[in-house]
Amino acid sequence: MASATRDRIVEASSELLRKQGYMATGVKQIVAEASAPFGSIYHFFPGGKEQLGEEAIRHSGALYGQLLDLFFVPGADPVAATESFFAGAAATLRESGYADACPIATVALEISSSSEPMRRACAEVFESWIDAAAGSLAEAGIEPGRARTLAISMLCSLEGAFVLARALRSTEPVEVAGRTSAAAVREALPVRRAHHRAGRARG
Amino acid sequence: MASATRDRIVEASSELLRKQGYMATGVKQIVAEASAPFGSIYHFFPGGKEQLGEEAIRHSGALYGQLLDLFFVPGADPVAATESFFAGAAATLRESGYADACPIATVALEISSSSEPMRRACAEVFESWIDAAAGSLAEAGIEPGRARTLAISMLCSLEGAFVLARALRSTEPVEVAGRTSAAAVREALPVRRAHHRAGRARG
DNA sequence: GTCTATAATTTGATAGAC
DNA sequence: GTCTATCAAATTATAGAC
Repeated sequence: MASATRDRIVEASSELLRKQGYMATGVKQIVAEASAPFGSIYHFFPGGKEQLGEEAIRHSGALYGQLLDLFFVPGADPVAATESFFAGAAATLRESGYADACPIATVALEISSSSEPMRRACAEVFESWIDAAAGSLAEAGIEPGRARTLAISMLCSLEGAFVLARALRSTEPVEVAGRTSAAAVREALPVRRAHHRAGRARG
Repeated sequence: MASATRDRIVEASSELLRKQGYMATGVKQIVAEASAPFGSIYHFFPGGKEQLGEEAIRHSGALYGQLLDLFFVPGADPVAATESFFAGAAATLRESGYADACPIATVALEISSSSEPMRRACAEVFESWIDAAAGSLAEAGIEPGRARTLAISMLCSLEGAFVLARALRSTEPVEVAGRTSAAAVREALPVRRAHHRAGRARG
């Protein structure tokens, strides 16, 4: 049963958790932002703040996964997709005053050693992103094992760039990480056309 | 004036902030861990929790910077140094039950949009690490501008790998990031001896 | 400088009227 | 299901005895 109030609460939680993290976000702030009555929190989420946090993580994870799919469309150039994705992340960062980076990273670090349900949710979201990216890279002709390693490497670059960018108040790390990641994809891609420097023979 | 109590408080704060983050760490827990009287917090740190947090960040930053220097010693092979550093990070992660990763990343994300003094402290620590790594890479013969970009890229990989590793409860991201970073250093290094694949001519 | 008691506020969570 | 009043506990911070 879909409830509009319930949805608003999850969405408001997702946004607040992205900007502030889990510990800094109070349930009162959530209901205020969601224009929901206070009691609704415990009506819809009997597990309290922790259950709400878990659902918000999964919600954010699915949304960001859809954003990923928007760039890595089947058949498109994965190098260009990588460049565009990082450029978009940098723009979002700048436009939000360096508040909107990864929707779950802050929470992931905060609760990693204190909430097993939330930690598990974060892990599943990260895995889903890795699977999606690896799938796209494999579709572009990269051997599956290498595609997975490359996807992990790209996600590491992105997440780390977010940490540095928010602290430094600069998009430079995201731009550097984007160039590095795009180059890595280019290197891993099987050679299709001419004038390609390395020219490593490939089955 | 150096005070043993004051030092213990800063050290205890650094450890707790690394494992739990800023918001989850209470001043009572800090004094308990430091075996210090409660009043000492506000005697030594009139600025309260925020000032203490700032000092803890700078303390952790200096310590971790020394660790970096331990690997990237002048004259040594930066590729081996990179491999060793990431391997060490993975070991620390595993041995601590995935609690000890970057000493300031969690706090950096948490307070990025809420505490300017602490955000600035995190930024200065990150800059110092980048400068140190870039200096070592430049000493190894990499052109300064490229050395700086490479250092940023490596730090992004490391920080992102920490985020993933803690959530996934796996050192795989750190190992992947380590291999990627070591390879990037190898590529950027001027060719010295024979049997090197690429062989890009260099001044 | 050390240490305790306590203030002032905020937190997550619950009870119960409607 | 909605909404309000309120609880018990925990938080940072302060006052003041020693």
